[in-house]
Amino acid sequence: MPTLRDTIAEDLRAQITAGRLKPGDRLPSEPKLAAHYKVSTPTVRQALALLQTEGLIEKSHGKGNFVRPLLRRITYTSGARIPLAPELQTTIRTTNLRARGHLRTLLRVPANTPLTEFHCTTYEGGNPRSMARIYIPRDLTPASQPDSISWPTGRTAGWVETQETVTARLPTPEESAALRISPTRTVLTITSVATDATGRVIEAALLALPGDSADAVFISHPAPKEEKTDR
Amino acid sequence: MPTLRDTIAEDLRAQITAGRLKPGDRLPSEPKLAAHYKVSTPTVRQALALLQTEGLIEKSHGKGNFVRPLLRRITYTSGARIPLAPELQTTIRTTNLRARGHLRTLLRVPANTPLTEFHCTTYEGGNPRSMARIYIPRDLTPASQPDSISWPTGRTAGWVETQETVTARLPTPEESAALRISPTRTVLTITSVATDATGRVIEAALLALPGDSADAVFISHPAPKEEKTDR
DNA sequence: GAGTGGTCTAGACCACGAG
DNA sequence: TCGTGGTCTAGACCACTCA
Repeated sequence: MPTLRDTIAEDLRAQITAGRLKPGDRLPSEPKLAAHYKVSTPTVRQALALLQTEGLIEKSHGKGNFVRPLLRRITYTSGARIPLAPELQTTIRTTNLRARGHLRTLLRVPANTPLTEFHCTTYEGGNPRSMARIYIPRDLTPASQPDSISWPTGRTAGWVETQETVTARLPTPEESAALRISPTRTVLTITSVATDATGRVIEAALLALPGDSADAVFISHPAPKEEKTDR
Repeated sequence: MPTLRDTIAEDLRAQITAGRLKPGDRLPSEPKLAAHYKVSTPTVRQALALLQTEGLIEKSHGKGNFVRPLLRRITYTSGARIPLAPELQTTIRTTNLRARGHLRTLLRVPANTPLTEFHCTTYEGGNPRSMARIYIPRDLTPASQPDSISWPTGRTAGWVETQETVTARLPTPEESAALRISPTRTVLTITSVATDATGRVIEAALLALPGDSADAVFISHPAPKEEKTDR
C-alpha cells in the first residue's frame, strides 16, 4: 500500500506531466497543500522532497516551490573534459599549485610537483551546469597560454590512453555551491586521466555534473590488435 | 552553521571511520541516540538518512541500524556488459519477447521484431550487486545456447562500435527490489548499444548498479585515422 | 510480547526573499 | 513586515523481527 507521501507525490507528478502545472509555475504553499490533502506539513514536505530528487520541482527558500523548467540534459562525451554544446558558456580560472594528497596519486607525481590547475565552470543562461578542475604538470603546460574559450575543447597533444571513471555520489559542499544544487542531490563525477606513450600522466580532470540532468557518453571501437588490459 | 542533524551525522561518521563502530555493528536504537544527543527521534532519523545515502549504514526494519560492511566498489569496465570480478556470481534468465516502445527505439528495429532477452543478476555472497538486461535480435542470437556462466563476459562477434551512456537516477521499483536498495538511493545506469559494420544494432544492454558502491571505467585510445562523430 | 524502525501529527521557532 | 520554506519537538500508532 502506498504511503500518504507517495500518493501526494503521485498526484502532483500527474499534474505536472499533464501540464496543469507548467514549468516555472509556483506550487501552492506547503501549508495550503497540507490543508488540501488533509495532512500535516511534514508529510507534504516529504512528498515534495521526492519530486525534488526526481528533478521535477525546485525549492526556493522564502519564495516557494516551483515546477522546474525541463532542463535539457547535459551530455558529456568521452575525452571532452567539459560538456560541450553551443548553448553552454565556459569560464576558466588558472591557478598554480603543488601536488599533494589525492592529486599526487592521481597524477602519479612526487609530492610538491608544480601543477597548473584550470578551474572551468560551464553555464547555460547564467546557471551553472558543470564544474571541472583540470590538472597538468607545470612543465607540460602549454607555453602559449591556453585560449580561455577554445582550449578545453581539444585534447592535450601526445596522449596515448585516457581512462575515465564515472561515479555517482553526493556533492562536496564546494560542488553543491558551485552547481547551486542541494547537498542531497547526487552528482555524476568523471575522473579522466590521460597518459602519454611512456605511461606518464600528462593530464587529470575532475568533472562534476548534476546527476539528474546529465549523461556521459562513451564510444568505443574494437582494438586493431590485441588490446592489453594492463592494470 | 551546521544543523543538528549534520552535527549528529558528523559524530557518527567519525565513530565509524575511526573504527569505534565497526562494520556489521548495530547502532544504538533511535530513541537511545535521541536521548544521547538530546534531540527528538525525527532529528536522529534525518542524521541516519544522511549516512544511509552516503552508504555508511544500512537500516533494517525491526532489527536496527547497522554499520555497513565496507563494500568493495564494483567496477564496470567498458564493453563488459556486466561487472566482472572473481568474487561475483551471475545468474542468467533467458526470455523471448518482441520489440516495442523504448526497446524498439534502442535497437532501431520495427515493432514486434523478435528479440531474446538475457536477464543477468550478479551476486557477491548472496547479495545482489548488479542487474542487467541484454537484448539481441532473435536472428542474431547465438545458435549454441550461451553458456550461462561465461557468456556475458565476451562481446558479441562482429561489433564495430559500442556506445555506452552513463546516467544517475532513482531506481525503478523493479531495480530497487532486484538490488535490494532503498528507492531513495540512486543507481548508476549504463546503456550500451553495439552496432555492426552496416550500422545495424546487434545488441543493447541496460545495466543498473547501486550508485554508492559502483564505478564505471572507460579506456580510450586515439583513433588511428580521423574519428568520425556521426550522430 | 518486547523492541525495533516507518509513518504521521500538530504544532513551534528561525531564516530567507520581496515589497 | 509578511509570507515563504527550513529545522526541530514530543509525542502517536503501525509493521516488522526475533525470541
